[in-house]
Amino acid sequence: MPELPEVETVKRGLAPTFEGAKISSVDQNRPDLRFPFPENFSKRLSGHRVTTLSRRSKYLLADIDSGDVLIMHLGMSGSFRIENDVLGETPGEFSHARSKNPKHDHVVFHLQTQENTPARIVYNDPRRFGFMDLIARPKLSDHAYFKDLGLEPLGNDLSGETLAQLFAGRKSPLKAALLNQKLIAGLGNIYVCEALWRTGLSPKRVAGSLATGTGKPKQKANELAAHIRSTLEDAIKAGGSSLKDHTQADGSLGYFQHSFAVYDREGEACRKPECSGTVSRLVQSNRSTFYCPRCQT
DNA sequence: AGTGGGACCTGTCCGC
DNA sequence: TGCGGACAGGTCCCAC
Repeated sequence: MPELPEVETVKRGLAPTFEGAKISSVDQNRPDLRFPFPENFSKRLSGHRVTTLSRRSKYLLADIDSGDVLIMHLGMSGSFRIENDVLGETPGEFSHARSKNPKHDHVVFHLQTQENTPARIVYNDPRRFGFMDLIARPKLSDHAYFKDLGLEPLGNDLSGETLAQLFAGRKSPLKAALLNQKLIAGLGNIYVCEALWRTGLSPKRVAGSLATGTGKPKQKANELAAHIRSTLEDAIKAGGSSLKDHTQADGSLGYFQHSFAVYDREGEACRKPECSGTVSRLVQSNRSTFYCPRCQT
């Protein structure tokens, strides 16, 4: 599920329950996900309060009043769901948004919310490419997860100018450059395809070609920056994309996948009104790229 | 240094 | 219906 818009959607979904809540206990149902859990994971969280929930790139961060930051990454298949006392149900019975696959419920945070009601936040991840970690707040930006991360595509740093600088001299295909988290942090396979289509740029084009001169390439860099932003913002507005059975924290579905112009549309008509092309699939860096060879050049 | 490819896992879908 | 292979939203690691 999770590229930047999905992680942002998850953050917004969890915040009302998680922020200000006291963690009464944590069930850690296995020793590792992608990486081992940190030492005393449950112990370092239990009895403490979550102050703020935030996002950096595709990482979800929960500041804990102990001074630790709980790092959560969803990998390819991670999702959270909230379980509440549901009105009209047996008191104490948590029945909201039941897991379809309880054997992949790896972590359960038992909470006492700000409103002093019990709730649980459950992390489910069939492929276990996600992970959690605890890092002291002052050490966060120097930590290996974050120190090499590129700019936030929704922040003020993203512009045609900065894109041109980042891509200058790069011989890799534009697709690979945009997926490189050291340059721009948060884009993934879907939204790179979509942003390139919106801009009319071929994923195969050499990244450095956007950096030269002051005329057309520079203008393309400006357009690309704007389209990256609008693609992500549109997806967040739509509640992210729900592929497979992925849902938002409250169990509802995002619907941006209905707005995909190219992703997973191989063989279908290009959606640009004036274009008669057909969406193609190719493999770059071992990942599928979807694009219209006719209008993306 | 920068790049491409494989590896990590499980689930699902498609063709035989 | 069953089975094998391809493929899936991410990122780390290791050869070139």
